[in-house]
Amino acid sequence: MAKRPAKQTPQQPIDPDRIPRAVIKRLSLYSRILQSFEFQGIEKISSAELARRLGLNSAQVRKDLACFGQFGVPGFGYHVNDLRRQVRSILKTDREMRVILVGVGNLGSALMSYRGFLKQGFTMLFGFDVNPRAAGDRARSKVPIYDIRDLESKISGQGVDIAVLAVPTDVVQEVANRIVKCGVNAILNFVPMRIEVPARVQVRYVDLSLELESLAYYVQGREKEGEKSD
Amino acid sequence: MAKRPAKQTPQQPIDPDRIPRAVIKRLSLYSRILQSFEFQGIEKISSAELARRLGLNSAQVRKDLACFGQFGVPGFGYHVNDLRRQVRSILKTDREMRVILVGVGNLGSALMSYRGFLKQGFTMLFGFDVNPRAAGDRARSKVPIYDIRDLESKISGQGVDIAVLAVPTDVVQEVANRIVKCGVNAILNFVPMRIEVPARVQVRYVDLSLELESLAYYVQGREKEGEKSD
DNA sequence: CTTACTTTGTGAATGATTTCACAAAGTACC
DNA sequence: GGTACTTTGTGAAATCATTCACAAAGTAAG
Repeated sequence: MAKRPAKQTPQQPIDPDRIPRAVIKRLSLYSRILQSFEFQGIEKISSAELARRLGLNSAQVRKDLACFGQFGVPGFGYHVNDLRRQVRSILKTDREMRVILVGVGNLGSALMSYRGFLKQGFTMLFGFDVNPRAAGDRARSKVPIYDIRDLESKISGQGVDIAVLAVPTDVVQEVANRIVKCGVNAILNFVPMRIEVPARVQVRYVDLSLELESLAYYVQGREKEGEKSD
Repeated sequence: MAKRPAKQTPQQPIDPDRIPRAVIKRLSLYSRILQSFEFQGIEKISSAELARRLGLNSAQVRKDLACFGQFGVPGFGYHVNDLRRQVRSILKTDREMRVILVGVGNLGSALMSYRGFLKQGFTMLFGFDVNPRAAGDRARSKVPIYDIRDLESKISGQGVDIAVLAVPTDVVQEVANRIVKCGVNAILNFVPMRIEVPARVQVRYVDLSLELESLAYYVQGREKEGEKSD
């Protein structure tokens, strides 16, 4: 049973810039769930089940996938292996993504050693720090850590796809400038400060304390039922 | 100069559940910028400038703030000190938020020692780990780390507002269950897995690798202008 | 005190995203 | 092979968020 679906419009010629940012994020989520399903030996999955697991609407799941082609089989659902392969191909995590980390302090070293940050398909080439020796001690990792002064020389010709920034706030713009000058066109910024870059460079932010602070707002609302007007 | 603004409808009676999630997140951003302005001794700020610094639209800034009252002065802008105080009061970061951390592995210990995670107004009471001794070595921190078996007894009566989860994926639901049972109504989950909790409990997710994976999608689009159709 | 200027606060317009709902397509079983 | 059932893919509708644009309100300076 479970014949491979005959019909699959692979890689429809859709402008990548037309796809909403949010769709791409959810694709990463799908990829993750599919991986765990594959690991568990589950072979088929419906949009409804996928949606349930992620707290989404099933139509949304179908629409997201429909942006890139027809991967499903009506009356059946999606073949887990197949869909996963497709999603990884879309996200380009089926080829090697070459990553560097700048700033190997508390946060940076955690990112380096935390399995779960670098997924399959991503390779950390090396780290940079103003104090590579101390940084090397922190990061329990085989990834070499160089002096940040050698940034340009070390990464030239290495085909770096993405730079992860975890440096102090006051130097993040300067570090970003240097990285951009080296031809890196994607930056993942863990530093809670907006950086200015040329339009061709993609920047994403991860703000560790933002959600915490937001949560505080909702906490107070709950902690007492009746609000008294001061 | 710079008289304190006479008019300020403080804490308009707006249902906290009516405020969009995104507004609250931006409020945290405003709070952060305002803090740095205050530090620099800057006393006035316009919605336009605030927007520029955060890559937003000035009308959006004004609308966000307008959800909670009238804090601005037409023809002048906002008083930095004043606005900051207001925003912190809205977010309730002007009082102590009591936080615990469950899971003091690579990520958890980084969160503990990373200045920049716990902002002003948040206090880390203690951490929990299956191996508190090893965890204590990792976390260079004065925060006590207890055995996770003692979770219930240690946090009872401590008035814990928020629990931060950084445990392995396969135990996160169980840990969440225990935490909820202890009466904690807000969870910040760093574990990339959706947890089921009662409706009264607020859960927020921080996914460290999601943005990285999304970035990959955009990287490939840039790296070669002409796409060849296989 | 009056005038010219700036910037807020906000209804209306636009744009984006999510959900609904259903025809079309494929499955599964007899 | 045929029939009943399931689930996809997708326009249309609904919801949510952002931006525009301007009257109202306050500042600043003579």
